[in-house]
Amino acid sequence: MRVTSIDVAKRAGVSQATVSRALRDQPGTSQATRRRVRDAARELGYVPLESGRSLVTRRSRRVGIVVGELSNPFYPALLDPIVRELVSRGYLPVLIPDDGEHGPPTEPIFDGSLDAVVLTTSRAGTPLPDEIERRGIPFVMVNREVAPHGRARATCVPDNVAGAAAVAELLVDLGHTRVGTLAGPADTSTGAQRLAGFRDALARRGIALHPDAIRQVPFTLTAGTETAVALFAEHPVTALFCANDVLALGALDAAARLGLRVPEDLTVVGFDDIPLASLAPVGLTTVAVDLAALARQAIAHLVARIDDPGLSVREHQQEVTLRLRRTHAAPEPSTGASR
Amino acid sequence: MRVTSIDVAKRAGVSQATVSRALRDQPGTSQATRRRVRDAARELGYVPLESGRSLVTRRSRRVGIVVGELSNPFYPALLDPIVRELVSRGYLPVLIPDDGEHGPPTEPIFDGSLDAVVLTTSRAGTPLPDEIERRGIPFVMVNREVAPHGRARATCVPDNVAGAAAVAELLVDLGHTRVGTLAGPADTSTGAQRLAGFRDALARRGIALHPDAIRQVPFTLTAGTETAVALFAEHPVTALFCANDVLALGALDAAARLGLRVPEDLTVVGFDDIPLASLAPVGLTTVAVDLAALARQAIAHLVARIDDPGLSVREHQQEVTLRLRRTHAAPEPSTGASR
DNA sequence: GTGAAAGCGCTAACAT
DNA sequence: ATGTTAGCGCTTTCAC
Repeated sequence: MRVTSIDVAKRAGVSQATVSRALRDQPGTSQATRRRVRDAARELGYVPLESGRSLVTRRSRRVGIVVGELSNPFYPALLDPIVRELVSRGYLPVLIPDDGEHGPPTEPIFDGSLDAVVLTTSRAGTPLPDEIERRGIPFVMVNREVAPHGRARATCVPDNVAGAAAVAELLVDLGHTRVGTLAGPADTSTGAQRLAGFRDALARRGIALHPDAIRQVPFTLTAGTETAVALFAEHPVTALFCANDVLALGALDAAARLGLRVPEDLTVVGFDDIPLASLAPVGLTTVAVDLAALARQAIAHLVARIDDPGLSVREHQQEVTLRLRRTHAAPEPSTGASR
Repeated sequence: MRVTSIDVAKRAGVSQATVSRALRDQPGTSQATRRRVRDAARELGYVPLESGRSLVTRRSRRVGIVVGELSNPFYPALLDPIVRELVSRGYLPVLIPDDGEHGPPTEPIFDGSLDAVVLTTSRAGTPLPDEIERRGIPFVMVNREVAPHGRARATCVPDNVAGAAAVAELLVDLGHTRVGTLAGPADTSTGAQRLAGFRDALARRGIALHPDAIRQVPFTLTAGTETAVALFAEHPVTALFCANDVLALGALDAAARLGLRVPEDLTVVGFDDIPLASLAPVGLTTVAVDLAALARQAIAHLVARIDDPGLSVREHQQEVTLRLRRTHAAPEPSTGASR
């Protein structure tokens, strides 16, 4: 059977309450008792039962992370720094997978087993943040945000508009005029903002983004591949801005299949700079988002709000930088039709 | 304040115990009451407190997964199917990160908050499996095992020896004689078995693996790159067997830096077939391990043992298959020195 | 500085 | 079919 604090109390010759106090180094326990209790606990291999403790303290030192499918390489890239930050602060990460269809299960979020929640998969119109807030559970949205119609929300997101605009500048500077984009879903802030930032910056430089060259698709590898294949067939371009690296990887895959050379025949630019993007055989030109910094900001704020629920929420926007690698070039004279 | 079953009871006009029974569809509750209770619970947004339930049932429907750093692409590849299997069976995955230095924290494993544990980072000599077993917590080792000196252990591992032998056969058949290996750490079953299987199979074909051509290093990208660079400088080979895909990716990176063409100048073969290996620009020849099947076997067995602790443990060995892609070739006459 | 007792919210055993 | 009661293991008053 399980070792309880009563067992430890018997062995140390003290009361059960003293065991509880001594093991938590509460003031009001003598050095001597503390040692006797510690020894007894160690000898018995005592570990306090989490449910017992949590029932009375209303704390679990566990934080839920709502994430998309881990087979999508973006999520491990985002999850890794979040997990590091949580663990370094003494919190245990609980995965709440969101398959993207029905949204995440809500029971584990509301059953009191989590001190806070990190949301990374939010889509416009989701009722989840409101409900989490109503129940008084601290949360933060990382990478994706949902437009707060009214009050502010704790968010940590990259500067999507600036990043996309930088890509537009790059493409125009290189001389591309026939450009397209694999945009993300319209109901994600990353998808919407990166498309808007790209289109607006192009327009400022006098380049129009043809409707046929805009494909709003899920942030998946297969969507990237298939959509790129279709785009090349229906509306050829010399440069393709992909709203994230996963889509860009798919586009690279499509280009390879179709015998298009990158960057000679096609320029591909991504967004995020996940570790995969910098692999030698990939060398993707992309907008680098410091996901570690994003996670640090988010978790620091989240933990602060666990400790002080009255703390005002903060909206952090992370600077991004264009990372030039090997998938961009000027259009070839024969291919790049200009005016 | 939090909504409790007492609040629901008041609203439904029944006792608190009836609420508990009705919401769990226990036999011995009338249809009518069940509906009234459900309605009241829904109206109040009632979700049972996990710690209260867990304290009495001794079940949490949470399973811990001890994993290595998520920045190492092998772990997301393994974690993804494990998480899928757990979630589809109604369990929530709790991440217990093992940085590889001090081993994972043990308190969250022993504090009664997990119904079972999945171990993926085990090293020879670790006391963890013994201690988990002593405490009566169901567990299974996936991918890595530790030699059970005595009783059997629940394990799900690939056939490392057969896989490594298949690579040896391939290299010999291609005509390679100067071969090397980036082996994994000696205290991991994957590292030790893949090296042994490779060396023995080579020996059977009359090829000796030179001690200088064996490098036992951590399963990381940087170790792969750096060790490959060193190996090429000190003891050039025409074919390199890497004990996993991550090391192989590192080797590919090193080859690219040194201007070695793959596969013309160098054959590189990996192990695992993580998703990255099949990316178009990578095309790694490797030993495919069906990690989804591995996870399915492991979690099915684990869940069966949660439900029936008396169940005898099973040791599953997963068949592997050689996946030929584009990083292997016969040695070039000039380079491949034979007899 | 320490013990006794209450109580967190739930399930389960026992009545009826 | 439902109410009453006990109790899971812990933290936290409240005495002393």
